[in-house]
Amino acid sequence: MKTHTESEENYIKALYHIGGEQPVSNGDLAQRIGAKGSSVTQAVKRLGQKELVNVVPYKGVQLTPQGIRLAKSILRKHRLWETFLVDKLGFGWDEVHPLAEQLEHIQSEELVDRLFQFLGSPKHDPHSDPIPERDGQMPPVLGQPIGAFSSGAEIRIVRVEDAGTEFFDQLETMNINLGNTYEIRAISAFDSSVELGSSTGSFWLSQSMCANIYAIQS
Amino acid sequence: MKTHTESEENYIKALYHIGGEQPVSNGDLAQRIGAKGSSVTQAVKRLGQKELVNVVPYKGVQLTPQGIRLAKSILRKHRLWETFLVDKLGFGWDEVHPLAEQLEHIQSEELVDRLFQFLGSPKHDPHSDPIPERDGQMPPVLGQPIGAFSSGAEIRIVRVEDAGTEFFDQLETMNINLGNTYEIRAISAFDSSVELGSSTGSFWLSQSMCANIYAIQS
DNA sequence: AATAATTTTTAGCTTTGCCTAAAATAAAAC
DNA sequence: GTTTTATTTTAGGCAAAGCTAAAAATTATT
Repeated sequence: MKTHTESEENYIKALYHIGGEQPVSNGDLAQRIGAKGSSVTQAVKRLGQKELVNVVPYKGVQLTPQGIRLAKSILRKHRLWETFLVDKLGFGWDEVHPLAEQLEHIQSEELVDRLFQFLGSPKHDPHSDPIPERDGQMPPVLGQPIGAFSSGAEIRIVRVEDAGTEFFDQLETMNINLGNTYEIRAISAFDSSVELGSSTGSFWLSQSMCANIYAIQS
Repeated sequence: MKTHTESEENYIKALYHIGGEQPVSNGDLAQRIGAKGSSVTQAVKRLGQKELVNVVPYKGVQLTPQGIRLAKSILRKHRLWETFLVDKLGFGWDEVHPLAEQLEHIQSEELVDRLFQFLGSPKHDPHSDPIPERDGQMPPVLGQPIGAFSSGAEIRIVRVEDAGTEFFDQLETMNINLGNTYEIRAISAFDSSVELGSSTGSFWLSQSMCANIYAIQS
């Protein structure tokens, strides 16, 4: 596997995050990356020349198999480093994302392998998100997005997406943690937000928050 | 402390390595960085604008107090990561340099502090080189360069400079390790190379090898 | 189907950081 | 104290990545 710039890796990561193996629009990608559309057009052209994506002008960009492999290897590194930061260095699981975004670009297969071993061959990171295996296989994912349950269900939070600093800040302000249990009190027909209840009261969660929080029936 | 590019940090590091707090010539810096003189001229001009160095055209470049502080903080990170790689991940002390060169650019005071604690507040890295402290103080350095001993002395290798991959490769081929003991058999009046002897035979070490290998009388 | 609105692309500019070749300066040699 | 040699700087180019503004293509609206 050749070596790539950080910018390239960030595009690949964003592409995988938004669309997985499906095509993604220029606009969506631009928003995710935090750059202007024109910059994205250029960037994906470069990625296209490296065979990491297929570009259909005015239509969208899609990861090639190579691109998918790269995306998973970056994700693997990201989640292993998060595991290291939380398990070994004692960071909180809600503050490691920006650090992992730096560490995920370190190039060394051997480092990743040794880190993996050192951490006890973990299958899930501190948010319970699955850590891709060496060969690209994905361990089973836990839970379903909160929006998928029906009113009245008793649920326990088992996983959160690694959806960036702002998301984690929001979780913290709302005091939502892995392991917490709630009752689904109501689901808005208007905007799909959800009312969660516990012994200490109840509150509403927006649809986009719900989409990143996973739970199981308890 | 503001944030700097990797290239900038590499220049600062090189400057500190070659000249310490003393001025350094364009040519020496170019050689160390592995770039052409013209590129170096530009680069140091940029560093000058950031007050990290003082530049006197045609004369030389010198780190400012700020530059020295930055250099030490990079060195601290480099040596802490090396310690991590060897002590925790089981890498050999002669193979961690290139990895540490990547890791030393990760930006986070807190990460460094936690890593330092996690490693047991080490004062020396796996080569026994001193790890600068948070405030820039340097722990005592062990030993003297091999060239400083006189013929007949019995010495033990206690430290090697982190002088790059090629240097470590050479150490490995020559089978020189921390803890090894030798007798100084001869010192060349011609090129200052040194003949070391042990139970298994004897061999000559070039002046530049000697300058990076430190020993104590034993 | 024609026009309006949105999205994407092209064109041209900026900065970082490297390059080569030519000009300027400093150091060494005669 | 010139002249030659070596070093350093300037000048002009190139690639990666970003930007703005204008043009082109697509999608939506009447």
